[in-house]
Amino acid sequence: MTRWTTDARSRLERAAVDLYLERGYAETTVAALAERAGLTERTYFRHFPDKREVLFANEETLRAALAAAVAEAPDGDVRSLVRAGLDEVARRLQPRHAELVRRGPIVAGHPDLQERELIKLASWTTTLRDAVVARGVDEATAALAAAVGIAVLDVAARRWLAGTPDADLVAGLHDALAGAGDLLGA
Amino acid sequence: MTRWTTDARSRLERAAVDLYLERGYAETTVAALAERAGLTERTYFRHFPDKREVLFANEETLRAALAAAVAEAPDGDVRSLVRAGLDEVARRLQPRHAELVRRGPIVAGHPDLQERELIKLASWTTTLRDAVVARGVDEATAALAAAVGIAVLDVAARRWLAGTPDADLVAGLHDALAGAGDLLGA
DNA sequence: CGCACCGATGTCAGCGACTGACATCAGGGT
DNA sequence: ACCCTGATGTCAGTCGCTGACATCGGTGCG
Repeated sequence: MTRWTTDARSRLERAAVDLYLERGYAETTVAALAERAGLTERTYFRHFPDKREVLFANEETLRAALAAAVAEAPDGDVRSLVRAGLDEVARRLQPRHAELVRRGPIVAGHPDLQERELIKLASWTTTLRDAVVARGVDEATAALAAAVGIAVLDVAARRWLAGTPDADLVAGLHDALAGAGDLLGA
Repeated sequence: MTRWTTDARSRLERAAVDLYLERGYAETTVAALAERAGLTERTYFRHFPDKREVLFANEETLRAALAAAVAEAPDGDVRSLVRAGLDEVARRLQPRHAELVRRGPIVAGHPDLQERELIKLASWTTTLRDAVVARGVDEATAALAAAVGIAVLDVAARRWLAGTPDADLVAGLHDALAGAGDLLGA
C-alpha cells in the first residue's frame, strides 16, 4: 500500500509501445508518453535514461542469463560453452515471440532504435566472451567464438521472428550454427 | 574560385576529431566545433545529419567498395564471394591504421558513438548479404555468411588496431576466418 | 501517539541537439 | 547588365535531457 502505484515502470513500457505504434516513435513526445502513463516527463527520465531505453528494459535480464548459463555449463569445451549460452538465450526468447513481433516494426522503422538494439547485441557479445574467458578459454579464441556465436544467434532470431509463433528458435539456432559451420569449414 | 572555401566538410571533420580529443565528445558543442572550422552550427548540420556522423563520414565509401568487390569477384562460390568483399575492406583499412587508432578512444569512450559504429557495421552486413544474393546465392545462406563474415572482420580489425601499425590486417582476417572455421566445424 | 525521516514524484529553469523559414551574396550563364 | 543558383548566415522554436528544490504519504522509532 504505497502512495504511488508501484507499476510506474511497466505502465511506462506499455504506454511507450502503444504510442510508438499509434503515432510513431519520432512523433511521440516523452512528455506525451509519460502523461499516458499518468506521470511526468521528469519521472520518465528517473526510470529510463533516454527515450529509447524503455523499449529495451528487459534485455539486461537476458544478458545476465547468458552469463549464468555459460558459468554453469557442464563441459569446458569452447563450442559447448558458447552453445550453452546461446541456447539459454534462445529458450528465454521463445515465449516472447508475440511481444517481439509487435515491437519489431517500431525498431525497424527508426535508426535510433536499431542502434540501441545493436549495442545490446554487442553487450551480449562481450558478456559471452568474458563468461567464456572465465571458464578458462584464452581471450582471442573467446572473442572470436562470442562474436560469431552472437552473429549466428541474431540471424536465427530474425528468421524465427519472420516465421510462425510456434517455430522453434532453439532448433533454428542449431540449424544456423550448422550452416555457418558448413560455410566456414568446407 | 568560389566564394567559400570548398573544404568546409573536411575542415569540420578535422575540427571534430581535434575538439573531441581535446575537450571530450560530450563537452564539445556543435556550435564550438563549427566555430573552430570557421562556420556556423547551422552549416554543420547541412553537412552532417547529427553530431556523431562527422566521425563516420568515409564509411560510405567502404560500403560501396565492399559491394563492388563482391559484384566483380571472379568465382561464384559463397565463401569466395564473401572473402573477396572482406579482403577488399581489409585492404582499404590497412593504410588508415593511424587515423583509426586516433579515432578509437573517442568512439570507445561514448556509447552514442559506439552505437553509430555498430549500425555502420550492420549496414555492411546487409550490403554484403545483398551483394552475395545478387551473385545468385539464396537469401538465407547469404544472410548467414554475411553476418558471420562481418563479425569475423570486426574481431580481426579490433585485434589489428590493438597491434602495431604495420601488422597485416588481411592476414589477420584470414587467420580469424580459419579460427572461426575450426571453432564451428570441429 | 507524534514526529522525524525516506523515497517516489512534481515543478521549474536551463542547456544543447536539431529543424524550418527566410535573408544574403558571390559567381556563372544568358 | 541581370537573374539565378548554391553555400552560408540568422533567427526562432521544439524537444531530449538534467540539476536543484519542493511535496507528501508511509515507515519506523521514541
